[in-house]
Amino acid sequence: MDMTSLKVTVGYTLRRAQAVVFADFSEALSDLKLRPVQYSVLLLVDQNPGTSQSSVSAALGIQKANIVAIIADLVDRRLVRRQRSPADGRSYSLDLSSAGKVLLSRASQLQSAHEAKLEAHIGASGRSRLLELLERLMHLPSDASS
Amino acid sequence: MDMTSLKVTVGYTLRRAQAVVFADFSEALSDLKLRPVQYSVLLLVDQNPGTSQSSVSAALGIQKANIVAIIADLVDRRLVRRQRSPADGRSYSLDLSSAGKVLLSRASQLQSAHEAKLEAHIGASGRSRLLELLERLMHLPSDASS
DNA sequence: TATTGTTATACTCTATAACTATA
DNA sequence: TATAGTTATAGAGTATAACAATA
Repeated sequence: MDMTSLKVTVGYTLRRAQAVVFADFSEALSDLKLRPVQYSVLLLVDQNPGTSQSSVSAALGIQKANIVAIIADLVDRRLVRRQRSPADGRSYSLDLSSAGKVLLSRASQLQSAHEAKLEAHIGASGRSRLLELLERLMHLPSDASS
Repeated sequence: MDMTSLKVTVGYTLRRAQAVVFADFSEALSDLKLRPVQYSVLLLVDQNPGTSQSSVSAALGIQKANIVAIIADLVDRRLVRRQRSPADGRSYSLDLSSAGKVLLSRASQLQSAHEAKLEAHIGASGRSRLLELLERLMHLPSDASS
């Protein structure tokens, strides 16, 4: 099967590579019963204690309606604590529980190992350049402004 | 919101960049009522006339069960022709119709413009290096073999 | 026995609209 | 009026199991 014309497109190659890396990271986290998105929520809450669900969803580019079940699950598992904000009665204040911090610590070790595996595969300079190029693509001008 | 630790990970940055590029390409194709996966099927069938659904699904990394509706829709729209293979009564032989070739031609122009936009944003050498790095990531050793 | 195409099914991810309570 | 969180819902994308027809 001739795939030459697809393989020279950034969009297609990006999609396939993302799927491989995502699957590899998902597998790495599977023992902790954590999906990548749950890991990213724990990380954000840990580094931004007292943040709100809206802030987390905006930062991750997830609709606020879709973050509800994700955070509710983490709260059910006693990894995230959710308290009504004293300053603003509409929003919650999010923090990690002790168990949440322990689990995040273990997940972060797995993430580091995953990252090291990627770096071993494409080289330190390759990884560095890749991050730079992907970061630029993230800020691609939208169709309206181009 | 502090995002520094997420932004230095290949997995997260790859995921966000892929979403941006995918949305941009989807938007570019929207006038033709084509999704990216439909474009890739048309392209593969055009460059591999007489190929089968199984070959297309394997090449694109899509389960054979999930390619059925995709191809059925393209056949319904008279873009793809599907005939029983004389050599193997189990499989179909796929080809583009004249309308399919015309639509693919228009889609390819949009794809080229999309690709040019990406290249303008990250540079020709950046695009070239990006493709090389993503291609390597696609062949990341699986967990079992590493 | 194995493969092609198919149906059924389920789970995840994503997007929108509408609601409540608070501001 | 606007925002935070919620519910309901629908559309994609993806995965597995099981089947008929054919090899």
